[in-house]
Amino acid sequence: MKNKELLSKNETIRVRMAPSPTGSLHVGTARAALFNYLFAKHYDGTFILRIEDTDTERSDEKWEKDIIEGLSWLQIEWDEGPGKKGTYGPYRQSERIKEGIYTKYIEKMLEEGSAFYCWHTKEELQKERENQQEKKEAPRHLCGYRDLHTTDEEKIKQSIIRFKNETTGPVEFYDFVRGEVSFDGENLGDFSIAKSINEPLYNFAVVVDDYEMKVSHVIRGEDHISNTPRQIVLQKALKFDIPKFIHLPLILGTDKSKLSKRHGATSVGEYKDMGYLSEALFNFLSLLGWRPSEDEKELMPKDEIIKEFTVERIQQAGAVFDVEKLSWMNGQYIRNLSTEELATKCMPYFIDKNLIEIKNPKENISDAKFKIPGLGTERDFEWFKGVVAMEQERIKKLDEITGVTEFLLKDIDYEKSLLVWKDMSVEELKKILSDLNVILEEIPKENWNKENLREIIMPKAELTGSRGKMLWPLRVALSGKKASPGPFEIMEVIGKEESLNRVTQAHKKLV
RNA sequence: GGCCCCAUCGUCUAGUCUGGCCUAGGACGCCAGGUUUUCAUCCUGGUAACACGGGUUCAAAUCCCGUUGGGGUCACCA
Repeated sequence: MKNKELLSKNETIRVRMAPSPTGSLHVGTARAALFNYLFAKHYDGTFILRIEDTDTERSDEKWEKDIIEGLSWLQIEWDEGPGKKGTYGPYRQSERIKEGIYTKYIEKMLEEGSAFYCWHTKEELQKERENQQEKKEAPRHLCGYRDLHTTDEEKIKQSIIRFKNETTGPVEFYDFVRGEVSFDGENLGDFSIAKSINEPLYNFAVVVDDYEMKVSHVIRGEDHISNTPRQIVLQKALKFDIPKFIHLPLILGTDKSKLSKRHGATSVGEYKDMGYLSEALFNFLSLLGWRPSEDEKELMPKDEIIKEFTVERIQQAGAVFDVEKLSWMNGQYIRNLSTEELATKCMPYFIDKNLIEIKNPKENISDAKFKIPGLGTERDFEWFKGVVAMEQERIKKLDEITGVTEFLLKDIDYEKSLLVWKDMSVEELKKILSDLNVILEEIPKENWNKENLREIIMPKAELTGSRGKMLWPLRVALSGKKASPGPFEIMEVIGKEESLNRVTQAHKKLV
């Protein structure tokens, strides 16, 4: 009897994410991990991370490392798994193989006759499938060796182990986002479960591990839905409890197909490098295929998402990964950061671009001194905070910070026509710039901050009749750009000497 | 092709289970206006959707059937 209760009485909630380390952490994988995590945290359950590296050819430790780092960065924390104490043996399938966990069950099935050796060649299998395609039948292997149970060592060596599928009629299960799902059991064929007695394959390893680890709910991407009947049939053969299933809608690219490389960045690491904040990605991913009860609420911290999370509000249709919206959300998170945090997070981008050099790297970041290669000056972290604060409202990704502040740290160049505000004459412009030179010169260094500068310059600007007449050329002289932060902020950051220098340069351009 | 899943603005979605409050709401994007020396932020307004066809009903985005469309999956990968 299928159980339609999401939570049975006294049930211990145990969920798991089981990535295979064959590539960097995909956002789809991260989203599945996230939903498992949210489910576990919401119901006070246990979230397990299990590494499915049975495919030794394709698995690599570096990918496992990438996956673990990515999940940690996103603050999706597991309770059991790599780096944590486990109560049910190791959490890496390669290690579980060594412990003979799967072998035990494979032998049992072989003995009972629910599994058998099949030595059909790949060519033979291929041919069988082609024939079935032609006859418009379900492609599957119906093995003629299923009752032979050979003991011939030579044959066994060339064989794989298959499940002897004797299911007739439908295999049904209740999916908590899709409802009743039914597959024709006969169409499953005699599917493979292990390459040899010590080499389990995916569907079999999953079933054994989920059982041994007492997994209560299987939450995974919809692309696994067709594996579900195979796993159920195995669970029945092994007399295991059948977990509850929750299949998540897929994350799609802009063309509505499963998100993949050709759509652009797909790995968590790439988004991290581009300067997306983990909190923003976490928030964004949670909203891909899920919604809180108050639809209006989109910007939500982790705790609130956990509190709000319920599986009945998971979508059924796939969700397009909209980078535009992620960027907007990231901008919101950037604006909520303290300048100190933002500056710290931005630092690596400046160093990568050689815009700053830390002179005393061993010191705490807030005590650090920087050298600015472009200007040859030395500054400290307080000053760096000023640089970053200036652009905090303007950037959506951390990596934009370097491009947008480069003019502060390097010599600038621009067309002199840019200095002209509306239809003012060159003579007027020259006058204003030399006036500015005098005004700035008179401001003592110790009073050189944006508040004071504003207080002194604004009244003078008003006197020109239209303050843009003074403020625009000043700003262009300082930034060399038609769009930039305001002149007072810029002057504070680059200092009196450089400010005067830039105003003088502007004046020279006009002669 | 077999099997399975899905279907509200360009995108994420609310509303669907428990038909009427929906002349379909919000957010991103886009457009316009305001604020500002510029850009950004911010504020205001606008743009835009129930795939189609049949039923059922006094009443359907909501229930039923069909069609179309999209997607996933069919390994000695996971």
